[in-house]
Amino acid sequence: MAKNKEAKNLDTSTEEKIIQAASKVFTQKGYVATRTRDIAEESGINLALLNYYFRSKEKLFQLIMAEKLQLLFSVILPIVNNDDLTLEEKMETLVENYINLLVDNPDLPLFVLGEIKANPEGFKERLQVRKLLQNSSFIRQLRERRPDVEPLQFITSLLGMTLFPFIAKQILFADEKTFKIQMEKRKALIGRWAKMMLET
Amino acid sequence: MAKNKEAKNLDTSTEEKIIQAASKVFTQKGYVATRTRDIAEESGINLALLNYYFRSKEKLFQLIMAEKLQLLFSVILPIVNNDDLTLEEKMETLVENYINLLVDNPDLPLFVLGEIKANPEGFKERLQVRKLLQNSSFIRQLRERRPDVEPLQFITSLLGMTLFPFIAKQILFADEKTFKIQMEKRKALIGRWAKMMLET
DNA sequence: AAATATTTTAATCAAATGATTAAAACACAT
DNA sequence: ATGTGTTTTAATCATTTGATTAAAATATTT
Repeated sequence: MAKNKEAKNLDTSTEEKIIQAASKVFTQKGYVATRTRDIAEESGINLALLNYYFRSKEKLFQLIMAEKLQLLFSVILPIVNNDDLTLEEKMETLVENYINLLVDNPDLPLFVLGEIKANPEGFKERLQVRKLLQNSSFIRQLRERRPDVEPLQFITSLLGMTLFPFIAKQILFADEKTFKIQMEKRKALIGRWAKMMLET
Repeated sequence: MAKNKEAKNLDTSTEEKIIQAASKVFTQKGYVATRTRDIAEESGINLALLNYYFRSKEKLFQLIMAEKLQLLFSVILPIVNNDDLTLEEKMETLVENYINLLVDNPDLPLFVLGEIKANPEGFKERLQVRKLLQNSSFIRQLRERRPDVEPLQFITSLLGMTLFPFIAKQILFADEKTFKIQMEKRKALIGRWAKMMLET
């Protein structure tokens, strides 16, 4: 058996190459628009290998999607319940981490939101962002600071300001380079704006 | 010829039924995920009629997309260059009109943005939102008020706060009813927040 | 009512696409 | 080197899907 020898070239193993290609093509084009042949070509391997390794397009997609959801959650989770951070620090860290993530993965928001809309049932279980936020210290802090403002409304704005430019990039920004520059500046901008929005 | 008699039942004419169905299915599922058979079924007509009336799926799609773009533009255009409106009035009207439009057409943003990303070339010509805003009185007023803030950054935030909830609805809000209630409240909220963001 | 034009349908085609299969190429232990 | 198990490929299948066609049904004109 060559089970243990897989590790030697894990980075360039066929399996890994397919995953990398699938990640790229799926996030760029979405599930339905992606043909298994696209992924095979991008991987530099034959079409049959996809089904040999991952059984089906659907299975491969589930793998990639789980990866991407994990990526998005891993930004929120460590922050919203960290009792060592003030409200301001939470907002700043959240925005900065998200923009850092999205500059490297600009297709992520439209991809994930699009797939959720295309198949809401498939995500009902996995996505309890609402429940997750519900009892967070982030929400508690928001309630204390501004008891008159619905926390979810504020969070929606914070996320909207942060994610929306990556969703509407094609429309709003001229080219990739100026976009990245603006996104760097944007970290501080959103931080300031969010604080202003909380003033009485 | 029966050319002039078409008017008698324009609302329920086959052509109109197909357009209505196409509008619904396309905006819900996007171009690639939509099958011409879906539209035919939704119209209550036979598949062959689609190609008889509209020649191809692509042509029908172009028609619907032009309609939707028009819808989105028609909110912005009359406002951003209206010299009778103050900066605050512009922002308030923009937000209110957009939320009104989106409550009735919640699929619009994700649909349009998704299709633009799927085929950027096809929109390069038609979408000069940037140029359109560039010389608007809206931008001029923003520059006067806050010369230190890039206007596009502010507009991105305004649009993000307004559009994002409709894009992330599935994730952030529990059910359709509470969502609509929150969106009504949101008009005033964004208005207030936008003004706060402009304070020095 | 007959003739003509328009609308609608059932049946079918061709291309695209996800998946399978059987055989070839390769790696590695003995 | 040989044999054994693993990896990779070319060829092929079955289904889906956009589109077409020829004929039937319906409406309109004369």
